Amino acid sequence: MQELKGQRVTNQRRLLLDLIRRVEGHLDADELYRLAKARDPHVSLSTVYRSLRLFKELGLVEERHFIEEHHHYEVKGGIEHHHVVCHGCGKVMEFECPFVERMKKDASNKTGFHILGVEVSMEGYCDRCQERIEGV
Amino acid sequence: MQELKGQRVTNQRRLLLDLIRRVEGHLDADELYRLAKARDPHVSLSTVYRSLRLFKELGLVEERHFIEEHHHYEVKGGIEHHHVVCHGCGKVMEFECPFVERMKKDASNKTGFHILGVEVSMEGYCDRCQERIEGV
DNA sequence: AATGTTATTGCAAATGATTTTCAATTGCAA
DNA sequence: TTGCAATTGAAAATCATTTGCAATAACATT
Ligand SMILES: [Mn+2]
Ligand SMILES: [Mn+2]
Ligand SMILES: [Zn+2]
Ligand SMILES: [Zn+2]
Repeated sequence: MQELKGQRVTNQRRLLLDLIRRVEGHLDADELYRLAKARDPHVSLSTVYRSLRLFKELGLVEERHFIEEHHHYEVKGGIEHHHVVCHGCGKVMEFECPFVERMKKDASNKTGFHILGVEVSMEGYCDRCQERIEGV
Repeated sequence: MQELKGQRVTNQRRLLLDLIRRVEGHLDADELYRLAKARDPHVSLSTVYRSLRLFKELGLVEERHFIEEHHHYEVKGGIEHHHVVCHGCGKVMEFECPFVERMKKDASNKTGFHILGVEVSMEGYCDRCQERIEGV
């Protein structure tokens, strides 16, 4: 965990980053808190939030805003991808989007912005919920 | 305001919807509350929230989730568009995105989802902030 | 126009997510 | 070791939004 440069490498940070890296999916603060507490019963929710913010600032994790109010987190560094969320069951699926570069250029031309990040979020119904509702 | 069908057409609803329609931009609940109170001092913040939810359910307004925690609202019905937000000054610009249809199909094929909505959000620096920071 | 039924309102209190405060603890450089 | 700043846990604070409830207003029906 040499990525923590300047900051101290503490037990709770090591544990939390480790969990985020091992657990695949999109954890929220509370899920991470519960997982961490299972291994070290005295981690606190404040520390979870503080660590998530730190990891985000250091570029180690990405914060996702799905439909729910609270945030979800996942490791950063893999292939850039985007998300679809199911309105029926909440399922989240990832996909790669071959249009982002073109979109970026296009939007940059149109707005004059220097664009750093693009996020594509879609919503709809997953295969299972489609047939359950029979044709939405 | 015949769009309110079944529900009652009240003074505060008329006023609020009117304001959202007149004021261009992306209002948040508090801004709308202040504007409304200027015209009718006894509208309440609860009613603003309740009305926003109603308008959203009726498809009269769209809720936007920019960088800040709280939501912003704008009239629905014009041309579908997307947003860039400036990290320097918070400025929001709109643009039309010619790729959404293709993206939708592509993501639908890849995930099996029946996709209803696509939202593209970008972040970066506006022209003004670019030169202020001289090359980010 | 007067009435009765209900949806809607304002206010205050409740909620949920996240942040902050502060005293005690811990990592780590010297 | 020692010293000290960074970090922690616990509780309180904050921020956005929602809810409970009694009073009020909309509007269909006399
Ligand atoms: Mn993901
Ligand atoms: Mn807009
Ligand atoms: Zn589903
Ligand atoms: Zn700017």
